[in-house]
Amino acid sequence: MLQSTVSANTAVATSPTQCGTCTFKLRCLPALLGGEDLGTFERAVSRQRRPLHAGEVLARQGDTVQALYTLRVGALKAVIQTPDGNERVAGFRFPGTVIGLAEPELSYWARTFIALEDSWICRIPLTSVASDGVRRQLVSLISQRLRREYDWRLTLASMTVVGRLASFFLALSEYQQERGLAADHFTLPMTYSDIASYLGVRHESVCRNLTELSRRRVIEHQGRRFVIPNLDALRRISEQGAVGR
Amino acid sequence: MLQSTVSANTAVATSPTQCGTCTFKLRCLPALLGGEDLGTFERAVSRQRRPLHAGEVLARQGDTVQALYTLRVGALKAVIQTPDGNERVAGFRFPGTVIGLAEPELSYWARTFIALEDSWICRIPLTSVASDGVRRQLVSLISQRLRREYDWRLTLASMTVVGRLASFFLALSEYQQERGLAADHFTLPMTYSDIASYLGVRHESVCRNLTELSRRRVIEHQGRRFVIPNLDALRRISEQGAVGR
DNA sequence: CGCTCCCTTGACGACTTTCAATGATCGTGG
DNA sequence: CCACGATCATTGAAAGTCGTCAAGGGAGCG
Repeated sequence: MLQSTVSANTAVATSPTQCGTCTFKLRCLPALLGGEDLGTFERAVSRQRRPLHAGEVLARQGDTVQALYTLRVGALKAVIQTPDGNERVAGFRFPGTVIGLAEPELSYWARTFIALEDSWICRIPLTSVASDGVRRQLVSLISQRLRREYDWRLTLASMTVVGRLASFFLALSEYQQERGLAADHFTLPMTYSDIASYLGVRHESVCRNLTELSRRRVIEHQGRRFVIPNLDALRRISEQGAVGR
Repeated sequence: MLQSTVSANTAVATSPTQCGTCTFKLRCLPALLGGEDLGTFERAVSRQRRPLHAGEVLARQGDTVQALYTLRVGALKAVIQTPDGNERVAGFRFPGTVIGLAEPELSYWARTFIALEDSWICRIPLTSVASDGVRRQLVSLISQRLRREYDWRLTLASMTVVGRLASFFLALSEYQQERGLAADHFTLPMTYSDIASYLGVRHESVCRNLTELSRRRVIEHQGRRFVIPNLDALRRISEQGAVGR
C-alpha cells in the first residue's frame, strides 16, 4: 500500500521514456476539454529530451516568457519573491496542467517554477498560442483555473489551520480521483514548509494539526505517505473549519 | 473634499443617462487592452435602458449564463452561498471590469452579483463571445484577473487583519489611480460587514483595526468617506502585515 | 416614533505565531 | 561503511491576535 504518488503513477502516465517523446494524450489535459481543438493543441506541443530534475528551475521570475508548458509527469512548485526578500510558495502543479496561464501577455514570468521531483515537461511555443484553436482552449483552461482560485481565496481567507489542511488534502484527493487514481492515499512531493507557505501558516502549525488529525484517525501518515481512511470526516472538517464570515 | 466615490465619479464616467446608451469607450476597459480588437468588443456590447438599482440582482448563482456584462457606472458585490447556508462576499466589481470571466463555459453562474448602488450595466451576448476577436480580449482579461487573484490569495492567506485592510485600501487606491481619479480619497460603496466577509474576518475586527489606523493617522474617515493622508505608511503596513511564511 | 441595519467598544477564550530545542532522515565525502 | 552536515519534522512554553458574545449608539425610513 501507500505506493502511489500524487505526481507520478504508472496507472496514469506512461513510462518516463515514452513521456519524453511527449505524445500528447487526452488524459494529459483536464477532462473538461472538448475534443475538437485537441488536435491543434496536440500539434502545438513540442517534445523534450531529458526530464527536469528535482530542484531545477523551469522558468524564473522576471524572465521573458518564451513558451508555455504542460506538466506530463512529476510535480512543480511556484515560488514568488516577496518585496522583503522572503520566498512564498504560490502554488503547486501536477500532471495535466498548463503552466503559464497567468502570463499570456507574453511579458515576464511572475513566479519561479521549480521541480519538486524529476518531471517531464512539454513545451508550447508562443507562436501556437496565437492560433484561434489554442486560444479557445486557453479561455476554457484559464477561466476554469480562475474559478478554482476564487474558491481557494475564500477558503484560505476564512479558515483555521485545520480547515485549510483538510481542504488542501481534499483538493489533492479530488485531483487524484479526476485522474483515475486512488482518492484515499498518496505521497506528497513537497515538504511541510512548502505546504505551510502555500497555506499561509507556520510549518509548526501544519505539523501540530496533522498530528492532531492523525490522533483523531482522520488521516494516517508515515513521513510524507498519507492514507485517508475517512474522507467524509475530512470533508466535514473542511466545511466546518471556517471562522469569521 | 471627500466627494469622489470609488464607483462613480464624473471625471471618468459620463452622466448616467449617457451611460445608459452604453457608448463603449476605451476607458471603460482596462488600459492594458490593445486597440485592435476593441471595435469588435464594442460592437458586441448592447445597451440597457434603466440602471440596476441598489440591492437588485444582476445574475443569480445557479442560473444559466445568458450573457457576460461590463460595469459602466456603479459598484457590485459577488456573493456566494456556502454549503452550510451562510453567505460570503466573494468579490467587488467596479466600472471597467467584465463580469462573468470565470463563467465562460457558458454553464451557470457560480456567484450572485448584487448592485451596491445604482449601476449602469452593459450586456455582452454569448454569441459575440464566440468570435475570435472577443476571445482574444478575453484571454487577456482573464489572465490578468488570474494573476491578481494569485496575489490576493497570498495576501489573504498570510496577513493579519490590519495587513489585509491595508492591502484592500491600497488596491482601491490603485484602482482609482488607474482610472485617473484621486488615489487618496474615496467613499466606500459597501458596508464593513461586506469588507469583513470579503477579507475573511469579523466585522468587529474590521472596525477595531480601522479605528486603530485612524488613531495612528494612517487613514481618516467619517462613516464611509475615507482619506488616506499617508499612502506610504499604508504601503508599509500592507508589506509588513504578513505573518506565518 | 419605532424599526432595522450598521457601526462601535469591552471582556474573555480559543487558536496561532514565536522562540527554542531535539530527533529523524538523507546525501556526501572521508 | 561511517561520520558529518543539512534539511526536515516534532514538541513545549509563552505571548499575541482574533473570534465570540454582549451591549449600546446612531442614521435612515416608513
